[in-house]
Amino acid sequence: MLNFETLISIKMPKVETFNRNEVLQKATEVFHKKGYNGTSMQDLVDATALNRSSIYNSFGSKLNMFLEVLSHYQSYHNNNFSQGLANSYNSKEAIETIFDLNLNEILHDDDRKGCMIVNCKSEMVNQETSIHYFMEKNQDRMIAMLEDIVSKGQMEKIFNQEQTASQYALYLFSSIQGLRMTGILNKNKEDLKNLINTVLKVLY
Amino acid sequence: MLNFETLISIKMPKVETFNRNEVLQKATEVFHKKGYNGTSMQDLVDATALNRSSIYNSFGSKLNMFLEVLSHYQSYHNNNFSQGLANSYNSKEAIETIFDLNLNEILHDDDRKGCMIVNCKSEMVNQETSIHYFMEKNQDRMIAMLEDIVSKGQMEKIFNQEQTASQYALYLFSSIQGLRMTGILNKNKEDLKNLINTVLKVLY
DNA sequence: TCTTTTTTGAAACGATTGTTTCAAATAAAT
DNA sequence: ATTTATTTGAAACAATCGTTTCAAAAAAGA
Repeated sequence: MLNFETLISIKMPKVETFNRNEVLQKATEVFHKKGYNGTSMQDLVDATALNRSSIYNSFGSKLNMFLEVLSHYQSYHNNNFSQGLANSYNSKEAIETIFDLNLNEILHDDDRKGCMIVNCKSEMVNQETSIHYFMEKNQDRMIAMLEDIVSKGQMEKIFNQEQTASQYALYLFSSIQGLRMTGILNKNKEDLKNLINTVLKVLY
Repeated sequence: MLNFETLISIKMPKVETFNRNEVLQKATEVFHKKGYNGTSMQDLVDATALNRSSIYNSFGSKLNMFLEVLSHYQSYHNNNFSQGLANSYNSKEAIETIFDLNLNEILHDDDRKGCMIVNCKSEMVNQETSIHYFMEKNQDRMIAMLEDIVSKGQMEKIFNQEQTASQYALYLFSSIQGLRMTGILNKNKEDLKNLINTVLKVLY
């Protein structure tokens, strides 16, 4: 069988010995805890148990590694959302699931790190165009997802039509960010559940 | 006339030659733009035109200067709020004024720095106990102010009583933080005005 | 086994980090 | 004018920053 390697006869090299996902997970924990500017290369070397040269060889730079970490973190949350949404019977449950997942993260965030994406947005959007771009995509994707759910709920007459689905989506997106910021200091479950109920009341 | 100096005969020293408020203002701009960890002592020397030794002599440390900057920024906003609230006829207008002031800041925040207090909360609450303490005080004060307004509005029958004033206060506090986070990337005035209207609708 | 290509380890890079030092300059009271 | 307490300027501090270098180790095809 003909392939690229037999054609030009390339010898295959040594391959990465570490598990890339495990390394990304360790790096995520550090960046999440300390933020981008608060994290040093030494922190990453210590956390991943990788040599500096291996990190640079495999990730290019601190910023590049951070961008991969962001995507890693984001896709982890997307999977959580997708799984939660798949188990929802209707649009109302879908929205409530999204807020409940965020509430759950807040209640388990013992060291008050907050949401890494929210943190990064506030730290870096005005400093790194690559982060600016990432956050705009993130916002668009989140709002599109929310708009989709609201739209279905409005067709099912579960949600009212006093505002467009697009307007409600921005409102929900904003409310989630507010919830995450509030949840950094306030971990009272009853308070937060009530806050979520108040947020969602306008939809019904 | 007897005073402390004539009693023990102390010679008065050279006094600070710079205007402390002006220096704090310059430092605030840097910290706001770059965040705490993103700001270096050299940045502060450049921005304030003060010598390093003068900064350390007058502010003690980078963290100490930042804490003063935070208070400076906070009191500036409090004055804005107080002025806005003083011009409000009733509780409904008072709440709307608070959101309008935030909207205005967002629309004038051309370089997407966001709110410095929100930024600092997400960057440092889990790293510096002094910041943690500051933010808890800030939250308590904000929520107390909001609760006060809501409470009055409920007595005047302008706001409903489906939730307690305390619960609505937390909801409004959370919504403001969400608005500030959303406003980093979304500067569309109509979108944000509509978002605010949706937030406030639940009160009426 | 030999060759080739890449990863890895260890050391070092210049630049910058927050902070300190100390003599010189300075302002107010004597 | 002298004394005294403090600020200021310039230089330097050790430590750490993100990144680079390069020889040695290693993996896979020939």
